[in-house]
Amino acid sequence: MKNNISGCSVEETMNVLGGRWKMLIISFLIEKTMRFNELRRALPHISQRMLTLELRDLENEGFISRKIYAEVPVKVEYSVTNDGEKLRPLIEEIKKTGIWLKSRT
Amino acid sequence: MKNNISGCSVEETMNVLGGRWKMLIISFLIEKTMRFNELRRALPHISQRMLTLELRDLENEGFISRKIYAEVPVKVEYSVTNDGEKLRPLIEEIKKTGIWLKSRT
DNA sequence: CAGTATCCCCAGAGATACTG
DNA sequence: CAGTATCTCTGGGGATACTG
Repeated sequence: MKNNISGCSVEETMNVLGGRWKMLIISFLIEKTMRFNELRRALPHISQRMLTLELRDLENEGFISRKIYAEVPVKVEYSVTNDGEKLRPLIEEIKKTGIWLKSRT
Repeated sequence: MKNNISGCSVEETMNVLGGRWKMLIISFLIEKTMRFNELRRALPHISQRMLTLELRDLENEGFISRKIYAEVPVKVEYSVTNDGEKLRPLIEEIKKTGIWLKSRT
C-alpha cells in the first residue's frame, strides 16, 4: 500500500485492486474456478510473470485461493474466496460501465 | 488505449478509468465543482503535473468540463459532465468496497 | 492561480530460459 | 503444467523552476 494517509475509501480500493489486471482476473474467477493456463488464455495480453505476481497478490489479500493437485503434471486451480465473492457488485458495476463506455460515440 | 483486442468490458473500464487517480478525482468532482488548487488540497499525494495530466485525460474522455473565468488571478473550475455523472453508481460501489476493505482485519 | 517546461530516475513489466 | 530466475528496458511519474 503506497499512500493512504488520507484514509479515503476510493483510494483504498484503488490501492488494493487498482492496476490493469486485478479486477479483470477476479471478473473471470468470480464466474468459475480456473487453472493457470486457462487464465493465460483468457487474458491474452498478460505475461506469465505478471499473471503469477498478480495471482499471488490477490491470494495474499484473501480474495482468491489456490488449490494444488499433486498429480503429474501438476494441476493448480484458482477460485474466489468468500471475501472475493463480496467483490461481485463492484465487478458487475465495472462491467456495466465498460459496456456503456464502448457504446459511446 | 493500450490493449483491448479482447473487447472485454472490464478491460475497457480499466483502460479508460484505471490508474491511481482518475476514479479518485471523479469521486470529488461528482460531489461538487472544484478549483484546481482545491483539488490539489483534496489529493495531497498527487503532483501538480499529474493532476494536470489526469484532468486533461478526463476532459478529453468527456467526463469533466473545465470553465475558465477571465479574472485576475485566473480562476478555473472543474465539474462533471452528463457522462461523468453517469459514473456515479460505479463510484459509489468503489466507495462501499473501500469502506469494507478498511474494515477487514 | 493555474498551469508549462525540463530533467531525471527507478520500479513495473516484457522476453527468455530453465525446472520440480 | 505451473511456475522461477535473470536480465533488460521503457515510460510513468517525481522534483524543481518558470510564466500568462
